[in-house]
Amino acid sequence: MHYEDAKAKFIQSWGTLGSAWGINKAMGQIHALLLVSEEPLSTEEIMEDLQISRGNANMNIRGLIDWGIVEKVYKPGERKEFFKAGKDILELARQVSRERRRREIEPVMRVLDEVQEISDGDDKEIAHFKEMTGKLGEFTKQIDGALDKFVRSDKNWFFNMIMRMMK
Amino acid sequence: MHYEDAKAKFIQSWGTLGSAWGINKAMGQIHALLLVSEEPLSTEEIMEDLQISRGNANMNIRGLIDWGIVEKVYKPGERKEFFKAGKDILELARQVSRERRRREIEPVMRVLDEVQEISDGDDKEIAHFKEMTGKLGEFTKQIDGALDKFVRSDKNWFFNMIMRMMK
DNA sequence: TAAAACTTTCAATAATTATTGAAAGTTAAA
DNA sequence: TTTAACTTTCAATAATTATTGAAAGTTTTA
Repeated sequence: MHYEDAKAKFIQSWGTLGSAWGINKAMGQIHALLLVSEEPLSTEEIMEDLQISRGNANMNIRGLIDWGIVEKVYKPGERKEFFKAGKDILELARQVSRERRRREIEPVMRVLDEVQEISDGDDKEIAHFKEMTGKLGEFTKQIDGALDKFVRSDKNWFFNMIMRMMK
Repeated sequence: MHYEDAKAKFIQSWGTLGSAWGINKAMGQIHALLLVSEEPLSTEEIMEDLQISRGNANMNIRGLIDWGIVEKVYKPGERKEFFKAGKDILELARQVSRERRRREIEPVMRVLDEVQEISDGDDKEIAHFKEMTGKLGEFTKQIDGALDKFVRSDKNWFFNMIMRMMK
C-alpha cells in the first residue's frame, strides 16, 4: 500500500469512529491528520489536505483544543499558528476520559440524584423508579470513580491494571 | 418533585446521553421509558408517552432489540407485542460493551492493522506513520482485551475489579 | 376465506447539524 | 499610523439524520 492511501484510510476511519462517539467527522479527521503528521500543521495545510473550508478547519481545530488533545505551536519566524496533536496515546485516552466525565457523566449523575427526590405519585411506581435510577446512579458512580482514578493515575498504574484484568 | 416530572427528566437526560454516544435521542428515550416501567409496554403506549409516531417507535424499538438491550414480551391473551428493558444494569453495561466492541472497535482495529502494510512512500513519513498507528493499535488491543474480559465475566469479577481499581 | 388486529416499510418532509465563504476582527510589521 | 497577514465569526446553504404517516405486509381470529 502507498503511504498516501494508508494515511487517507486512517483519517477516514478515525473520522468515522469520531462520529460514533458524538464527535464530528471533520474533527476526528483533523485529529487523525495531526496524529500522523510529524510536523505541526497550519490551518492552510489542514484545509488543503482534507479539502475543507477555512471556517470549518478553524472551528474544529478550536474544538480539538477545547478537548485538550491538540495544541497551538508557534514556529519561530512564522506568523501563523501551527497545530499538533499529542503523540502519547495513553495521555490522549486520559484526556478524553477527563472530558467525557465532565461533559457527560457529571450531568447524568446530577439528574439521577435530583430525581431521587420524588415525593408525590403512585407508591409502587415511585418505588420502582427510585430503585432503577438508584441502581443506575450507583453504577455510574463506580464507573466515574474508576475513570477518575485512571485520569489521575501514572503510566504504570494503567498497565498494571490491564495486566491484572487480563490474567 | 412529582413522579411525572422526575420521569420526564430522566427520560430527557437519558436521551441526551444517548445522543452524545451516537445513539439517537428517541432510542435513548424509549430505553429510559422501558427502564422505569415496571410492566412491559406496547408500541401504542410508547408512542403515547413520548409523543412520537408509529414508524419512529417501531424503528427505534427494533434498534434497541438489535443492541440486545430490549426484548419482546408476549402477554397471554394479548395479540400485540410488548417490550421491556432488562433491569440488570451490569448486564446492560456488558451488552453495550459487547456491541460497541463489535461495531466500533473491531473495524478500527482492522484498519490499524491493514495500514501497517505500507511499502511505498517517504521513509521518514512511513516510519512515523507506522509508529503512531502501531501504538494506537496496541492500545486499542489492550482496551479491547479488557472489555472482552468484562463482557465474559461474572458479576463478582466486575465488583472485585472496581474495588481493586479504587483502593 | 374474509376481516380485523397488528407490524413493517418507505417516500416525503422536517429537524438538526455541518460546512462554506466572505466580511469583520485582530495582531504584527513596515 | 497604515497595510498586510492572519484568525474568527456568522448568516446562508448544504448535507445528513430523524420523523412522520399512510400504504403494504403479516398473522390471527371468526
